[in-house]
Amino acid sequence: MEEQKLEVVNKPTVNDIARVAGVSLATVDRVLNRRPGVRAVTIQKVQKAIDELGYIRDTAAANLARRRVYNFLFVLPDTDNEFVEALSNQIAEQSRNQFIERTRTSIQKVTPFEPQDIVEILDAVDGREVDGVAVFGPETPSVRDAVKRVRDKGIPVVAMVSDLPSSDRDHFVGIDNVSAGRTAAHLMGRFVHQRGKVLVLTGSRLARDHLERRQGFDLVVAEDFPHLEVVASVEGRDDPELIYKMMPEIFDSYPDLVGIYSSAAGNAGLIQFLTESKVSEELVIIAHELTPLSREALCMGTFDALISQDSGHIIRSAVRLLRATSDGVPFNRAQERIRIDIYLKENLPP
Amino acid sequence: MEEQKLEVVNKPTVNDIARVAGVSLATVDRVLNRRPGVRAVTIQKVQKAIDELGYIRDTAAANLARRRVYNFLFVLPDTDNEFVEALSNQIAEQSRNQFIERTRTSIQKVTPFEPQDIVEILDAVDGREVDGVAVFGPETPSVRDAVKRVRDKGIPVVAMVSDLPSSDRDHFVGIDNVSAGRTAAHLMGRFVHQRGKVLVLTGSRLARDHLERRQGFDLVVAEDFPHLEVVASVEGRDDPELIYKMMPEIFDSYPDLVGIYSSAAGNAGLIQFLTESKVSEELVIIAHELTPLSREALCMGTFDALISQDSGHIIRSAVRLLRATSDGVPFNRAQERIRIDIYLKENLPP
DNA sequence: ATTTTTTTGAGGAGCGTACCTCAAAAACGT
DNA sequence: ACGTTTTTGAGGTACGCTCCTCAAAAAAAT
Repeated sequence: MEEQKLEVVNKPTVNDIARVAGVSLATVDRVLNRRPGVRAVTIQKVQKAIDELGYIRDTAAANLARRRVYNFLFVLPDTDNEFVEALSNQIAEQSRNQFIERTRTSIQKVTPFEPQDIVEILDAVDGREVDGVAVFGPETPSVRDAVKRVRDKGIPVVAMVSDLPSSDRDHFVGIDNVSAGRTAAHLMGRFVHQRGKVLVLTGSRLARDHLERRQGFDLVVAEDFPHLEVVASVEGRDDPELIYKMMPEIFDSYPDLVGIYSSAAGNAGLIQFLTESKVSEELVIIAHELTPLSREALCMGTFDALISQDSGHIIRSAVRLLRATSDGVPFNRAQERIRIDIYLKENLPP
Repeated sequence: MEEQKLEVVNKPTVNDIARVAGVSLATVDRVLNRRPGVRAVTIQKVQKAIDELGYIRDTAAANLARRRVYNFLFVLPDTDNEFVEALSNQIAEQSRNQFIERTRTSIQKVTPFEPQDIVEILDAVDGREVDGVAVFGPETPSVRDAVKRVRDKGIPVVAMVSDLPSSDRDHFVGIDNVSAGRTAAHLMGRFVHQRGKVLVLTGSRLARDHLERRQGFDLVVAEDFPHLEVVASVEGRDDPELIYKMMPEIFDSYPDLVGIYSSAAGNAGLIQFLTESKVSEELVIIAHELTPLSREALCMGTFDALISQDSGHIIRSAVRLLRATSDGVPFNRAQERIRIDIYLKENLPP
């Protein structure tokens, strides 16, 4: 038995800073809140005291005094896609805790794959009403510039699910999609025993996340699994009906199809086709996102594995990052890292 | 584009309760903090007002006024096991944020598989100094009773990693280990192509988590993978050296070994043996917990998959649950669910 | 050296809650 | 109806911080 105790140090307060810096509380306050009318030398004195004491502002007390409420805007594609629905629900869930978290969220839904909509909404964002924006959208030049304009107004922006690296969004909340594609490929390669062709069902060429998944998938199949051949990918536009209609032709073209990687949304169409047409049980299907539908397909054995990202985690993380950015305080990188979840029928959450 | 805005409602405060209930602030305070000297009828009046208003106590303000600091005690086995080390580091990390989170943590390390040590420590817990206890230990009758005694003192207890369901611990923070074993079996069954024997390397018969994993593993192999046969499991006592010494004999006994499920700790010994002895590349190895060592083994191809649980998530969750229990406030079940993480070399975190 | 401008200090009110004291009111026992 | 006990109310102080005002001091400009 070995004990490890912490020495109890009193938390330094604004009054301590004032005392140590030899200035008044008012001056400390001016410095802390970047109010004007303080000489550079004085600012330095205060800063020195802050550093010496290791002062950390009590955000809870500050927010109480300020009666601060964070208003965050979420921009999501307006589809009946289960994953987007899950995100919406999680955002609503956040709002339910608005009193506890001092955070109010609102959602703006935009026509999918329609950058102009996003641009309009971003340009309409008012810094007096909105303290942060989270965007799930395609990485186009116009979106990129609109994000820049929002940030120029001093409003933090995070990209969700699909990154916007060329804009200078403050953070990206989501998985590494190249890695997700690689993971899918690895599972595919190890689940499929015989040689044959593999199809990648993608969503849109505009969606960065879809492109990245495809890219990762191809790389790993090429590197590690010579028994597989990835055929030209098919764009399903996240549309179940379209996907359903396309499937027969695909199976006709590739009689030696051994696997499908459904890297985007619209799983309903795929599932419908698979259950109706009684394809080989050997066919390995790997899809994305754990939703009621994909979960059932996994349980029934229609799907073999799911690559997923936790919608609750994504939304909570987006909120925490927007709050931290808005307050200019650090955050825990590890906590905000969204994991690439792999679901088999054996490790489904209850 | 479709907008969804929230009506802005003012957060009800204690003063609102007093007004609505037609009593004084002092009385509301007495009721809220369960202070004596209030008639049952008055308590009901206040409670009614609370319900009507949907009042939620502002914990931040309350903790400020109380100058509350949460003191949590973590009881961990004293091993040089990487996973336990990761937990310790995460606990220390929590303490680093003690000013922000108003949470102070301390760690007590106990001799592994030695219930008496845990009992002593639990019995020494003082309610004036400790606001909650998190225990990672074996489920023995004496531990169970000691946990009960701690709870009888009004101190919340959570079990970490390995559950103590027979004690009435407030919560369990960790994965479903039966499910983890099932997951390992599923991967094993699908990764191994030819028929052969599979070995389960376990830790201790006392550890509930190890037992559960074994159980889940056996079930799924029996159900779904007739080409595999699970042989009698070997107890490694989480000891790398012991495991290293045992391996040659095992390989001699089972020339047709196709897979190893290392369900406990002590991976270092296994890795050392595998790299030295150049066993077949076909041999599938699935181990537990992502650590520097197991990570490297996965990258090198020595391990084929890892079943893991996020140590950061576990500690943060334990702290949040202890805090919530101690305050008597609800918590977000989904957020506190620890996932069974599957790592392949393609989805390792950066 | 005087005026003007800038910088600083002192102090107070308030955020939502806790906790304390003292007196007044209500309920109770006889 | 009396005293006694219990219950309630009024008010204050505090937590750590924000934000405001007004006056005093210091620095800069003339």
